[in-house]
Amino acid sequence: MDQKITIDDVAKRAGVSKGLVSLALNDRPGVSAEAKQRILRVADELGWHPDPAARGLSTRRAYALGLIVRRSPHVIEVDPFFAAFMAGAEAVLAEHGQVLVLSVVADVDAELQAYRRLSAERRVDGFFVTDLLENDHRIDALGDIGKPAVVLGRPDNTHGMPVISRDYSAGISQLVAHLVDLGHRRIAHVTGNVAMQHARIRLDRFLAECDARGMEPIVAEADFSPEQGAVATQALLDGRNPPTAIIYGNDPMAIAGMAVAHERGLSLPADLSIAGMDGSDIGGWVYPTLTTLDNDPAGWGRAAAETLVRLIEDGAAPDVTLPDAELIRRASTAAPAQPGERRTPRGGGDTQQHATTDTKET
Amino acid sequence: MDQKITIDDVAKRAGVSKGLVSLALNDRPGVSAEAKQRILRVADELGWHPDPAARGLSTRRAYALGLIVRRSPHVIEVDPFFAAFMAGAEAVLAEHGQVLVLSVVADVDAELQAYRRLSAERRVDGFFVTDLLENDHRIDALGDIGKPAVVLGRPDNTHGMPVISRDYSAGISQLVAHLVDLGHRRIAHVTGNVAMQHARIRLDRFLAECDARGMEPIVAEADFSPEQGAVATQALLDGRNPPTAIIYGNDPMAIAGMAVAHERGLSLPADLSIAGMDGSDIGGWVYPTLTTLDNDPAGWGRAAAETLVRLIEDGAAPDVTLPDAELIRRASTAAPAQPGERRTPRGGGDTQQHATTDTKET
DNA sequence: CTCTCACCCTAAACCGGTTTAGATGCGGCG
DNA sequence: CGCCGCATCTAAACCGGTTTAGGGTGAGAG
Repeated sequence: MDQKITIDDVAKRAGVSKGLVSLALNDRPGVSAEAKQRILRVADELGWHPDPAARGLSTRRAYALGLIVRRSPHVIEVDPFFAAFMAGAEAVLAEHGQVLVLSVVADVDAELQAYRRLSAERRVDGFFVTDLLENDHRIDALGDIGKPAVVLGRPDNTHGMPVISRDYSAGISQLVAHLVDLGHRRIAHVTGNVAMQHARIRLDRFLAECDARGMEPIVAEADFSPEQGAVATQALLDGRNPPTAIIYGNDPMAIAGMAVAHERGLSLPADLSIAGMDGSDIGGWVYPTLTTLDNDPAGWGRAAAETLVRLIEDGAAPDVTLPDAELIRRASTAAPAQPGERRTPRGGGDTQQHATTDTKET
Repeated sequence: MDQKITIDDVAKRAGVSKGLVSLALNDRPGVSAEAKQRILRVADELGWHPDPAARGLSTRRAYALGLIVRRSPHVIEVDPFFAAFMAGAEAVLAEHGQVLVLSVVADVDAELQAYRRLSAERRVDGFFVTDLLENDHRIDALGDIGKPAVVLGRPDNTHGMPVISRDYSAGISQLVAHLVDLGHRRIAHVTGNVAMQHARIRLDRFLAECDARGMEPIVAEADFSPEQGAVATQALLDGRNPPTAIIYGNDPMAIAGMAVAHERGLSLPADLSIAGMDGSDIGGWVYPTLTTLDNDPAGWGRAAAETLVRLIEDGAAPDVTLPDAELIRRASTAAPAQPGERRTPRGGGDTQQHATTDTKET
């Protein structure tokens, strides 16, 4: 019941000093093979795990890593990224005897405060930095704080922090090409919060793709929330000469956009093609199933955790580039209806078109 | 940069012994008002926070609380509960100088292992126990482990643990009544994973409501994932004499169910009424907007955290009952089409029907 | 004028590990 | 045979707090 075995118990039982137990446990030199084996066996028999707090007192480590999630209450419920990211990261940390400390805050000020608190109290040995902003001063602040950190995104200024990144350009390029191939010329983009770097990068890439094809880009600014996605969609469809296809900065906005279109009596995808990004599972289970760019939040988590652990243990770790984003073609994109032509609604009980049979561009 | 102020620095600067600083900080008796004030002022000037690891070594506390989330990779991305729950809990913990340690596991065995690890390593002072199962042996295991814990749900066997619960009966009753008032007599329920207690409770209540009205209940078993929600919907609609309304155990399944119905060319809600549960934000932004039962994951988090903190500090804490679940009427439920009558699809660009104007039953 | 007692404070032990200085034993070399 | 060096191990200091035994001091009681 009460966990009271300490290093002294192990030392006594193995007939050695506690110092030697410590050396054996951390396989340091100066321990005979025989003694080491005996010590480890006894430790195992007693089910002894060193207390990280006591350990940390000497080593000045917390054996914990911090993730601070900054989300407004409105967006967090709907965000498909974090739960899976944490699952991926935590699995790696557990292998290394580390633990994940989580904080959820509403804005950047609270976030910086949380970094400082966790750091000043020596609660964590390092941080995951997510949701990179344009000119993100969190990076500098973390540089001052002096804790190891890995950054998700492509910061301008890394203070030597390892960077985990993923190229969305190819995916966006594929997506625009896909729509153009279908015959679309008036393609709109509903952005995420453009203060956030990945929203900005996606927008820039969209503009470049349009430019390369001589198309006039149509842009509506939103913030990744379904609500703003719906508002932006209304605005686009109310404009004179509305787009025939809309690309959204994430899937929840795209789903909200589809609802707006449906509500206006539009038939999807005949009257309007819709695509998302950061493909979440749910996109495969809406009607019509959502064309999107894939994402692998658990993969981000694993890569980030492995990098951070290595950074802390070895003092350095290389950057990681995740596999490029890829287009997932589903049913929400199709050739635009020609004036006068009226597509019939899709029917039939065929689940084959669902997520199980997504087609990825290769 | 390097955080090196310790209790000794404070003691020296305040001209007292470090023992006295400790007493002052934890307002224990035996410190003169004058000394106490001086010590606290100096501590503040120096920006000193006691190191929780050093503290915990004496007090045998971790100043951290554990949340272990058990979700299959398929469900986790889509789960609207946890992110908001954690946000609510963590906000409370921060006020109390505690921290949230998170673990994500795939099954019950891994979950028990995680409890044991976090407990044996003295990483946390207590646990949040969520996703209660029928005859949940985690409760007994936690009783053996002997750490404080709060339970979300209504366990049979609490080992004296405080319980946070919420009554869904009233909400389900309202929901069934709502559908019956609209004229439905063939109402189906797509369950969540019935090994989980809340799925079972909802099912039981649904059956009771049908029974009370002399209606033959229709039930399809699923597991809270959109995929299973879609499969169950197919099965129901393929049955002879299909239901005119379907109530799903959560919103993601309901959304998947709507997609299946749309794909079959049904017009919603005229040809089929659909309702969810555990209302998430996204339900207000699909087409048609989803009638559901409300939920307040952040409220669960706050209540659970306050209770757990109190349990640890005072040795006991009362159970908490959250406000009853309430029906959120939106556009996905309506009177069933009479044979021969054909509803026209809804049209027009009226966003007024969106989440901003949900009507709650009072 | 002592004795007692409350009050305020200090010194030191303690929590459970890590780390280092130094003790011990042993074989090899001069 | 004496000395050295290496491998192995022990003892003790240390990390940064908490807790407790006990030392001074001043006021009130006898």
